[in-house]
Amino acid sequence: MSEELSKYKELADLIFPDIVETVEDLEKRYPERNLKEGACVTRFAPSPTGFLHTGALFTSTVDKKLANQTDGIFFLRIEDTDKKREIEGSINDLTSQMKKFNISPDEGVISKDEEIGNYGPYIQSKREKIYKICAKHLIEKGLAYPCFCTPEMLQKTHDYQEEHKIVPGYYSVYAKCRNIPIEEYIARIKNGEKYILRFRSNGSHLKKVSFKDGIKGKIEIAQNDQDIVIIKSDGLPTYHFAHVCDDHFMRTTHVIRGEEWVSSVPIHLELFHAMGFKAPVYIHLPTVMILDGNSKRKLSKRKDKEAAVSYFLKAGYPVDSVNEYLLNIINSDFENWKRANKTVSNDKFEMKLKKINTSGALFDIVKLNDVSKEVISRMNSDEVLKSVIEWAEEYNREIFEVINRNIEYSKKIFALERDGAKKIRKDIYKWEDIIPTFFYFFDDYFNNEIQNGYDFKIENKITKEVIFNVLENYQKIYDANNSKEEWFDNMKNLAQELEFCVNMKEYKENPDGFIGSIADFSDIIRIAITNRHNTPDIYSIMQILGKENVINRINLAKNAIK
RNA sequence: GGCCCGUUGGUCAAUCGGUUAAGACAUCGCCCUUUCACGGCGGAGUGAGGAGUUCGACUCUCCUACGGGUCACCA
Repeated sequence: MSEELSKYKELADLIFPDIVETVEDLEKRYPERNLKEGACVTRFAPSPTGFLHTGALFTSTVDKKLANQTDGIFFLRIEDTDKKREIEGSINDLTSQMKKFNISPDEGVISKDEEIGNYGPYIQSKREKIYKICAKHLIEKGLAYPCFCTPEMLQKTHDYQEEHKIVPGYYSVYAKCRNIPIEEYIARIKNGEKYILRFRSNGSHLKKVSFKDGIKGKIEIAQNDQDIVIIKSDGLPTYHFAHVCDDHFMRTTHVIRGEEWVSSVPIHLELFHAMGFKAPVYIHLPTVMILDGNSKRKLSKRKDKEAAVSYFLKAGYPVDSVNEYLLNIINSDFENWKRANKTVSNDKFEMKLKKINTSGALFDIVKLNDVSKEVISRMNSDEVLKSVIEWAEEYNREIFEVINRNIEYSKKIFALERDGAKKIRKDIYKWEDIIPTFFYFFDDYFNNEIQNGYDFKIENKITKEVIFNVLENYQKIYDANNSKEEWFDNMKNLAQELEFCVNMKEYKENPDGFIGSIADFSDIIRIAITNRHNTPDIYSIMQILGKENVINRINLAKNAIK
C-alpha cells in the first residue's frame, strides 16, 4: 500500500515538478473567514465572454442581497479558463455595468487590473498554481491520473456509445487510461506523450446522491461515475475543478448559479469529497425566460435585445426600476413590501430564498414598464433632471446638449404635474420617453416636427376654417397673466361664442347641436402649441413656453392651416 | 433517448389538507376629467389531464401530457 502511495507521489512529482506547496499550505494562506454566525459568502463568477447578461444580473442580485442581509461577503471572480472564448474588454464592461446596477462586489475583481481582498487572485487564469497544487494532491492520493486519449479517440468512443445506446462518457471500460499501471503512466510521460488530467471517480450511476438545494429543496440524482477532466491540455482547470478549488479556498458558503448546473452537482460533490473539502450550500436559480411566439425559452444573447443589461441602460430605465423588477421576480411579495415602504431603500427588503419560485419566470417588459413608471413617479424634478442628464450624456448627446443649454427650463418641464402635485403624472417609463412626450417644448424639435404638418383633427363640423377661426380668436383673448381659473373661464367663454359646448355631459347628450365640445376646442389649442393630442394641462405648458412663444406658435399654426 | 427540475388566469404569483383560490401587471367597462396620464369603482379570466390517499386535495402519492435543463479538454 505505502509502496503504491509512493509511486503516486513519484507520478505527481513527475507531472508537477515545480509544485512544492501543499493543500495544507493553501489552507493556511486562505483561512476560514472570521464572520459572524450565519454570514453568507457568495460570489458571482462569470466568464469574460461579453456583456452582462440579464440572467446574470438576476443571479448576482440574489448573491449580493444574500451576502448583504447576512453581513457576509459578495465577491466577483472571473472564470477565464476558456481562453478561446474570451472577449477583450469584457472584464471592465462587467465591472462597470455591475457598478451601475449597484451590485458592485465587496471583494474580488474591481476592474481588469484591480482587485481587493485576501483570497485572491480572483481571476482564474492567475490561479493556475493553486489548481496544480490541488491536482497534485489528488494524484498523490491516486484520485487523479493522466489520460493520453486524443480528442479523436474520445470522439470515436462517444460515437460508439451513442450508436449502441450506451450512456456516453469516460467511465468504466471506456476510461481507457484509468487502469494503466503507474509505471506505464510514468514511462509514457517521460517519453513525451501528451496528456491531460482526469479525476478518478468512485461513484456509480446506479447509486443516488442527494443534496439540499437552497430553493428547490431535496434533489436526488445518480452519482457521478465519469472520470471528468480536471486539468486541460493548456494547463488550466475545467469549470468543475476550478469551482471546487476556488469556492473552497475563497471560503464561499453559498453557491448561487443558474439551474443548468443542477445536473453537475454530483460531480462537484464528489470532487469536494475527494479533496477533503466541505461542500457549500447550492442554490440553483430558475432561468429567466422570454415568450417567443407561444412558447417560452431562455433569454438568448443573440435573439433578445433584453438579454443584455445594456439594453435597459440605453433605453434609460432607471437602475432602480430594473432592480425592483428583478426583486419582484425573486420574491413576489416585494411588491407589497415596496407599496408599504415607498421611501425605504430596497436594501432593507429581506429576501427569502425559499420564496424564490422554482420555475423559470418570463421576462415581462410590460411589467417592467409599470414598475419603472412608479419608480420615476417617486422622483422629484431635480432627480429626474439629474438622471436624464446622466442618461443623455452617455446615450444621446444631442439631448444632453439641449438640456444643458436649458437647465432651468428643463427643470420646469420635468416639474410639470410632479413637484407638489396631488396626482403625479406617470407617463414616462424610461428616459428615452422624454423625447416624444416633452420635446415639443424645444423650438428646434417643434419646428422640425411641424414641417410635416400639424396633427389637427379635422372631422365633422370642425373644418380648417373653424380651426383657423378658433386660433385667431383665441389669440385675441390670450393673456399670459391670467390665473389658471381665469384662463379656463376665458377659454370657455370663447368656446361658447364660437358654438362649442362647454359642458361635456350636455355635449354627449346632444353632439349635433354644437360645432364640437370644449374638449375639441382645447384640442385645437393643444395641437397649435404642442402638436400633441395628449399632454399635461395646456395652461401649465403655456406658462413654461412663455407668452411670446405661445403667440408665435399660434401664428405658425394659423399659417399652416389657412 | 437517459437522468433531473417544473406545470395555479395572457404574465408575475399567494395558499404550505378545509379559502367565495389573495394581490400586481395586462385587458374590458364605468366614474373623475379640457386631452392624455394618474386616481377610484367594477367585470371577465386560473389549479395541465387521469387515477389514488383522505371526511375533505391546488396542496400528499403515482401515471400521462407538456415545458425547461443536462449529458465537452465550454462555462
